Amino acid sequence: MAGKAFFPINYSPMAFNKRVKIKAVLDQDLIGQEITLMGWVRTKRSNKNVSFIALNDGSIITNYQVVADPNLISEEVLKKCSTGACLKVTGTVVASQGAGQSSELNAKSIEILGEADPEKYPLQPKKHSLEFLRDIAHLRMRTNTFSAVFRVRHALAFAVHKYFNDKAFFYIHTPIITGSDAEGAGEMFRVTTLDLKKLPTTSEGAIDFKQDFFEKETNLTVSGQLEGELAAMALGEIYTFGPTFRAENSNTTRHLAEFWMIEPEMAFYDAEDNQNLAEDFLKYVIQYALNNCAEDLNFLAQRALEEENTKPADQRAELGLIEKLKFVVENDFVRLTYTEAIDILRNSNHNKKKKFQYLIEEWGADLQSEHERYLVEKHFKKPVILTDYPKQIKAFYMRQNEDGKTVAAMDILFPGIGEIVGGSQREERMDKLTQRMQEMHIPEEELWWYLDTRRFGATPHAGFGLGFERMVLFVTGMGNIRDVIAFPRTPGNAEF
RNA sequence: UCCUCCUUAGCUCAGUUGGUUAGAGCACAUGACUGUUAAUCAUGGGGUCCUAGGUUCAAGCCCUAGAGGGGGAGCCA
Repeated sequence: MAGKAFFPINYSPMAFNKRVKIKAVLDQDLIGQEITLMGWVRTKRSNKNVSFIALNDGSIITNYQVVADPNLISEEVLKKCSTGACLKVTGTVVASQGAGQSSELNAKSIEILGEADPEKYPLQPKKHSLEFLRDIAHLRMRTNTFSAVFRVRHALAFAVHKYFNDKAFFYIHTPIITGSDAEGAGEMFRVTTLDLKKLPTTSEGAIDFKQDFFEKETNLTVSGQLEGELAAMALGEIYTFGPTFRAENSNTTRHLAEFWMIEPEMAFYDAEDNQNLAEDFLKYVIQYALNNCAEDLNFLAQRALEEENTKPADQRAELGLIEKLKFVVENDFVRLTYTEAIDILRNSNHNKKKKFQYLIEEWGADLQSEHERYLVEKHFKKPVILTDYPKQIKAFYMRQNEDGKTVAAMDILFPGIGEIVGGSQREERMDKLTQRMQEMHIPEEELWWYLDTRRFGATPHAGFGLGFERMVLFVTGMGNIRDVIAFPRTPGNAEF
């Protein structure tokens, strides 16, 4: 996993065009060679004799300095090399006379591919607030921060596939449009081609979905898990990685209405196997980013540090971004049961001094995020795998433990993020499963196909769901999930 | 959905006890400068003070309603 191998710019003996990526220029010694760069102007500094253009093409966070001599490049062209303009520059790579870079491009010719009127172009060579950039999400990837975030996001997505492929898991595409509304993971977005102004009705006055496209009610998926289990019952170890939709009215820094979720599902795994996989997987993906995104992570670490410094001293994080990522990779996650967690919380000084908004009194209550944060950020100061929750507060498909009170659930809690993984060993015993479905009013006839896996060749199995954007949030050190997905969908916002 | 804070130039913000012509930095334009690093220096243009209504001799500032945004909570990944 060497750093240089990850972005093999002009990797192929046959590049598809003549330009060289800036990443490739910086990775090689090209002094004396004539090359063509294409990219966008970040800043231009001029005097009577020379202009310096900082060019960025997105291949790497670093800008490359183009030196333009007004005797060679016309005043008209130089004037159009304003912030945001797109240029094709041909010239010779030379050792730089300036201090900020080892080489630079002496421009022989500059072609303006696309102008950017400096009076109207919203991005300026200065700091912008993340909130302002969110309003111009179509342009924000041209900034250092967002280009770094999206390069890291790519690396993490690639690492997910690499991890599972190397472990011989199969990538399954579960449906985006689902005909079952019994998955119970949240409010759903309806999919229909019916005319909303003239809804057909049945003789009883209900909407007649027989006339809809699929001849039944359909929604966007809230989870691929149930279908994933079907695949695991044939292929053994599988994973999904796809878009997921929740129509919850959630307005937080860690919820999206459209997000990407990774859901491995493994036949023959028990709860502990599941935990071992999840921990190893998280560490691998983070290590992959550390190995392959050093420049971007260093930039993001600096950005995060500056943001930390605006906070009061007692609220600042102890570790910088890189240190935090290394810490997670190098240390075992803490594993404890819900019951043990309740004991720790109940006996904590924090609880005794009534500093929790919701005081811990008895076994069975769901943990509030203040409790999860206390365990992860104050008590253990490392990622925590919480297991064996009361069955009342967990989903119907989780395997019932022998105590009759708990299920083989696991949540992985990360500092600053909260729940990043939710999973469980699944209930493979038909009688136990249908009993829970009845208790929780899940209609068995809707899930006949799911129950068939328990009728035919059932086996212990387990899996989990990982919110991809929460992972990106953690690795990039960004504070708001809307800033780690290109075009966030949240209540009241589906622009772009 | 609830709690809370915010909305003044392109951006980030200041604006005193309600008082005359609303300010700064950056950005932008023009000029200066023999190699700059978010260059520097000088000059200049730029305002629906979120919207609607109200109180007042007088509202950026006070009151009511609404819109948009931030943070926290719930739901969860």
